[in-house]
Amino acid sequence: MAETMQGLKRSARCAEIDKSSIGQEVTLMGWVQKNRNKGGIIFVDLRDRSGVMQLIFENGSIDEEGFEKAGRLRSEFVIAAVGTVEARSGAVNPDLLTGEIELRVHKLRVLAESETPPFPIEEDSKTKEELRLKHRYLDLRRPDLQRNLMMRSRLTSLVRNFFTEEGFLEIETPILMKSTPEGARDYLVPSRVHLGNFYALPQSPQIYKQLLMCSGYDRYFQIARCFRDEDLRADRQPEFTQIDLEMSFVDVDDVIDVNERLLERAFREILGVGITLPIARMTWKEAMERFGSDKPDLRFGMELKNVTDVVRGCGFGVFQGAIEQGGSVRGINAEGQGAMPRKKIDRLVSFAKDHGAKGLAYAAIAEDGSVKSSFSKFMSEGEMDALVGAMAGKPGDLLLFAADRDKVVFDVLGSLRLELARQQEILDKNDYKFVWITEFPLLEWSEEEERYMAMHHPFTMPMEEDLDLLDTDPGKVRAKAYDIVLNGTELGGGSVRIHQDDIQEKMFQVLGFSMEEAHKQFGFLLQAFQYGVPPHAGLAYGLDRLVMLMAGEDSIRDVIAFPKMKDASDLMSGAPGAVSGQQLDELQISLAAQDIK
RNA sequence: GGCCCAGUGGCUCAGUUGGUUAGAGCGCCGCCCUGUCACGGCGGAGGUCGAGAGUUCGAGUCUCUUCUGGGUCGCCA
Repeated sequence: MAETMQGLKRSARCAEIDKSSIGQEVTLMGWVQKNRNKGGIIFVDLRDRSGVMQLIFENGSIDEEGFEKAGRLRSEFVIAAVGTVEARSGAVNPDLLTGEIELRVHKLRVLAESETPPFPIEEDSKTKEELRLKHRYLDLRRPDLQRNLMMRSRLTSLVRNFFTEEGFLEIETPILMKSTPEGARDYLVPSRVHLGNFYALPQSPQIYKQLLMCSGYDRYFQIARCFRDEDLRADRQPEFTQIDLEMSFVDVDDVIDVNERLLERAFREILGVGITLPIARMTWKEAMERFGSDKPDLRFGMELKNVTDVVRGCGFGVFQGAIEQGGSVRGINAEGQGAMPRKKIDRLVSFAKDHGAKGLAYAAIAEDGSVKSSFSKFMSEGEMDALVGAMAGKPGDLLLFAADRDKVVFDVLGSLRLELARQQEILDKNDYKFVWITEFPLLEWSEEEERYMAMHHPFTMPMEEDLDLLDTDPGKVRAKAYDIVLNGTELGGGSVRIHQDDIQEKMFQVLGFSMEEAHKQFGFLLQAFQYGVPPHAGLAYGLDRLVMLMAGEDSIRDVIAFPKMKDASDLMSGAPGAVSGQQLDELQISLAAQDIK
């Protein structure tokens, strides 16, 4: 029943036609969105990636056979329609881009028929994700996903243009590389030629881009696919895309400058949103103190307050205990939430416990100024007044306190702050608050490994003024590392890299690597650096997250054409799947019996 | 690996303290309709309530197990 398009040529997409084309003959090809058959007149909404055009079939303007064919059109049939653009003689449809015109069809071909789709192809789908992912090719027909992918394409093309204009070179780096055990789990690829050996898929092009700097390509960028074999989240996929860049002969400010100009242009040209430059900067320490997070959402206040000194010496054992063990007591003021029912507060307490707190102390200030608190019996009236005062508590406010090691307190209150904002629905997706977070700690103490770990990676440059601390107090050393944060999401991060032998050596020492081990893992990089390496620095964005925020979506799945689901499998194709015994034999891989299903 | 949420016609959902033949809207199929655009009218088909076991005279509803999908913690240098 399908006809060919022989002799026809698509002349435009549906919504690319406007009133200026009235009277002209055009050929449209696309999918049937809707057939409204009135008996003697048939309206068909034709859809392609640009939008929808109303086709009109009427006896007289099309022959009888064509009219009958139009009556048989069903959802998702693929058709070609040749006709004349007309101003609508009926009511115009103000909701439609093409609402003032329609196409009077005089030739119709059915290029492909369609089964009834398993879910409606429509905007704001209510269909469960499971079904949509299984039929991703249909889901991708929906206008919102099409808009997202078109926006993604516009962004990547803008990124390419921008960096090219700025003198960057786009250079590809290998997908098959050597496994580096530090960091996230690698995806491994067995080698047939080197039996028993494996490639790893890159977690990022980090080492290669540093080598490119060493080789003199002083400005590099790449839109690079990266792989991490870790558990998924709404904003985390096992394969994702980075906008990766590296520059030579630069310092922190140079990297920040070019990148904020990129962001300014992207948000202006794609969203029509203005970003005032320079973007605010905040040190890591300030971000933690004020927001309990290294990726603070600056769209709202509810900042943390350190009340350690206010409660020092009070009778509340929990506060005292935390202080005596070198921790702190901090609080947030959930303004206007003083009337929160006990049940809801209990849920906040258990939320805090999920984030590592042993408990959550609270004090609700009633409208008459009286304080109802989980710990008032341990405090004198004066002590409580001082605490409320320190928190700027007003009648109707709810004060929440955590007492523990700083790390736990920040984590708990930082998460709680976001949770409260979500509950109050005060987060506006169209409000874009950027901030650079700078001066990250170089190292982080790992309890389980009982050694310092690189917070970023082992090639991150310490701040010059902290270099001496590497020997005496490594945990205090700040790094020339920076993250760009938008509305509480880390969009990207980077650093100045170490290009001096002695500093790199010291860094490996602090990390507990012998030079031998370091050479085994990163030997080719260290060796390259023996031959004249320029000072260099770079940054990498999570492209998927960036597009997600620009598109106002809550999951990066909505901006990736063929995403994987929670367990990293592909519901549509069935990947990953078993392979034949022959393939395994070739690689000399044998599977433990219990793994074979 | 832990915790939380969801699963009832093709889709989205309702279904009371366990009680006749499990409902609705949309979609689908048929007929009618010359200005519809969430078209309208009439008629119709379509469900072993994710699966299994248990409690009970009786289970969509209660219990246990399990599967599927989502969120989150761990993890993600």
